[in-house]
Amino acid sequence: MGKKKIDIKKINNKNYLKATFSKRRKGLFRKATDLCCLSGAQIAIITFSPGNKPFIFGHPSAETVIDRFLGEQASCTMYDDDDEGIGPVDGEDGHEDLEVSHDEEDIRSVDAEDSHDDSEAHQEEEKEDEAGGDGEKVSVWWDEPIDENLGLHELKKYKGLLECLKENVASKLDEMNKREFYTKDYLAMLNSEIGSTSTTCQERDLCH
Amino acid sequence: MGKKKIDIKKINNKNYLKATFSKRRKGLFRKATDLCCLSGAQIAIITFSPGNKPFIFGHPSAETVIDRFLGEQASCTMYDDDDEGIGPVDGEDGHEDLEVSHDEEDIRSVDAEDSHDDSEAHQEEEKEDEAGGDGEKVSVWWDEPIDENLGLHELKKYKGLLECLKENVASKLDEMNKREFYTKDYLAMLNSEIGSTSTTCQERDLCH
DNA sequence: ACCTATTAATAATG
DNA sequence: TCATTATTAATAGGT
Repeated sequence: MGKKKIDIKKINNKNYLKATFSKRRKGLFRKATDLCCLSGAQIAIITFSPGNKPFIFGHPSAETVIDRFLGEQASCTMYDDDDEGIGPVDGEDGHEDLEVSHDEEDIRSVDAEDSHDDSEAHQEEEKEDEAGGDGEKVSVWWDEPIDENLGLHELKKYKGLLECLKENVASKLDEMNKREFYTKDYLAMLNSEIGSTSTTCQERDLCH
Repeated sequence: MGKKKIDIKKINNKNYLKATFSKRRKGLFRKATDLCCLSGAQIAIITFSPGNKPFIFGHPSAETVIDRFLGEQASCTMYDDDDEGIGPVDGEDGHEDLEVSHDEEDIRSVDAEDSHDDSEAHQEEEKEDEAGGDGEKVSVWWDEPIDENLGLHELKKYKGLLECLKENVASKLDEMNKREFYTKDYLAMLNSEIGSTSTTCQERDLCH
């Protein structure tokens, strides 16, 4: 979007990194704001900058959303809904619905800073790579909300899906040379999780 | 950005609302992914759609970032300096500051993201930066047997990983959807930056 | 979902 | 950091 196209990979130049983070963080928050305003959705964004400073966005408040998220995870209620959006816009299922209320009072964002000395200088980076998009649209589960409340049953379903995915992803990545990050995270995830067995609802993590 | 400019106000038409939420949620996640990749920042986004469905985005994982945030809040040490990060640029309405623990060890893996047309499959290969070593070992998990045996701990990661996967895969294959819930607050920031006025979501229009 | 006409975000620069 | 401008990216409408 700029004068020149850049690849999405770790920026090493400190100054550039900082400037870019700053601009894009604002852009991210702006997008979140627009989304909240347009849809009435509740959103919380927690960001730790490269310098480890926290920047928070929240509507109605970050805490509210986080608590709701954690609460739902804890309760682990499962339900499946269809997809996104919608629904209860007016009605609500038990949660609050936000859409209607335009609470205006609370939209606040927080920017904090922190840092100790932090030498930020190092951080690990990553590698990058870009991938190509391929276009397929496999519309599917990965587009669905993660529902925190899913139970064992759902979890198992995911396991199966992941297994299938491995193949797909493998080929995709292979051909596109995906960036590592991604790869890494997946790895852990796939490796660990796929075989997993136990699943307690209490584990929030599992609940989704 | 579309054929016609729209105002940022609550959409009442359900279908349009749904479509818009879906498109913009994806866009938000994409932006978050880009930001993570470019800066190595840790970001978590929690979104509750108008239909109250949760969509979460997280790098390294939503839980990781949330826990860090909550932990810092608790300790609540404030100090400011700036390091690299960012500056809270504009927003200022001072709100709280949070401290930061620098524990980070990892900012290295991110989720990946998009790419557009692709056709360019070029990969840069390591770009590593200073920092050192993150070893990437991208050996191929997808080639490994799915074996399980992971403990609860691993299982926990499952959720985060799944989320990451969803994103990655989505990006790759589809586009990427992360999940986010939403919160509130950014408006205040914008308003302040902009000239602050009130901050109703509906009023965001003014903000532009 | 998929296409475009447009607008919005932002990489470079100053 | 803030502003300006050239480009690319995100999307509102419409199919």
